[in-house]
Amino acid sequence: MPLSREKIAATAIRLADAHGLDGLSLRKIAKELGVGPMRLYDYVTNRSELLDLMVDVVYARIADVGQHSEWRSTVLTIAQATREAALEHEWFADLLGGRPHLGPHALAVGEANAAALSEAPGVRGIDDLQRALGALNAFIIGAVRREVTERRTARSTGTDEAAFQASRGPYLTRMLKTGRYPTIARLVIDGAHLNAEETFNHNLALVLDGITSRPRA
Amino acid sequence: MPLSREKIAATAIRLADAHGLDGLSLRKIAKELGVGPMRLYDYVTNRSELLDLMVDVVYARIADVGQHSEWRSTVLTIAQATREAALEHEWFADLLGGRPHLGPHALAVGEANAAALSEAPGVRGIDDLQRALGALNAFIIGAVRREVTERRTARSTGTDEAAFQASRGPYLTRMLKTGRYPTIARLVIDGAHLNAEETFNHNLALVLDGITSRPRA
DNA sequence: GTCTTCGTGGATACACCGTACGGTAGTGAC
DNA sequence: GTCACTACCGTACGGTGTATCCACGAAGAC
Repeated sequence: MPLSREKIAATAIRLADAHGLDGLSLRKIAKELGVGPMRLYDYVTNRSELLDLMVDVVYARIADVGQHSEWRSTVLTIAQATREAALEHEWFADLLGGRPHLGPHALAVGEANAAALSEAPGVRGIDDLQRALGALNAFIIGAVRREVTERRTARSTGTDEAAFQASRGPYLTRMLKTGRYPTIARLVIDGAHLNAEETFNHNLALVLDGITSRPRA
Repeated sequence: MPLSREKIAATAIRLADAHGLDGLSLRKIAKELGVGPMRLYDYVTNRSELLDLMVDVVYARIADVGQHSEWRSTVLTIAQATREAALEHEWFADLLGGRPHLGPHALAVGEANAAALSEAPGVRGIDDLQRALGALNAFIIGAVRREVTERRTARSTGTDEAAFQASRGPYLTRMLKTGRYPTIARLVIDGAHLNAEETFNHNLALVLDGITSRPRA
């Protein structure tokens, strides 16, 4: 079976899922495919172009959720699909917002979002649309990024509370004991572990409500 | 003059400002300081610990803006200072949200934000606070990241419109000509170049209004 | 059949990276 | 003087992305 961009992207995604973005190298991909490293350069000019390729494959799955008749449910569905994609492919969160996403499927997602938002009440002109899209994307990027790194540190320290206190604890508890960070201490100690998905949806609704209800600046 | 963590962090920041995070290496820092590469490991255990160090130096400058009597102006000032810091040190945006920021100054900024938000109307319990802080940080991270990568691509293609059309244009205009992305095309072609700072402040206010006005979930 | 051409696949090489390791020189204790 | 110990640093290893060069095999000309 001959090599192809699709096949390269697929195994790159598999490797990145397993070992993270740092553990991904052209040589390992080539070895996995049973070819020499330079063989990949016939299909991809750069490492970063390969990353763009991987990103767009993920966007393809996000775009699959399609658009609904209601603008709000379209936006919600796309945002949730983006979050789920990032949880499935954590390296995607590392790349999110880091370079312009101009692949065809990324553009399709952007188009669906933009078209939906343009029908939202309160979005009157093209300037409103640009701002609203910016707010939405900023929130999605930041929220997904935060959640993924939170999950990573939780996993690396161990899920249970005791292990966390033992690993990151020494430094952090010492810091909190100084009394200089009372509110943070309260959050760390008393804060319940909120459901991440619920929090995401709650704050996403907050942003959407702000977009629709905000008077023109 | 003896070596120190501060001195190492300072030259690392200088180099990162000049050549980006990818252009930053322990060897170059060491060479700049006139020492062997291994010398740095007496002060820093890791490359990533060095990055944490750099990040916290930037947070120190953000924390300097201090807290105001009004919770809202505190949050606004910190957010704007974060944005400005990221525009001055673009690598900071690359690291934002990518790892937990636990340095003393980062904690101070988090504390100031959390304390301010806890006084906001609509933030009733610790759960509300956690969510509100999450929404605020998510927006800041995403917005800053977006703006920095936008600025980077604008700079790499050349500031003026013509150069952009010439470099990224061939692919992008071809894509837009397909008619599959009408809303995006409208944004690219008709969209005015909104003032970035104004947009940031506008959307930040949107998020803060949402935090204060949203009924409990 | 023989020779030439050509394009594709792969090996090798280079510059650079983070970091482990081993030695060495200098200082203080007895 | 001798020894122990510490602070420092040069060298080396395994890895990375990528440029260059080469070998080989298939296709066509005569």
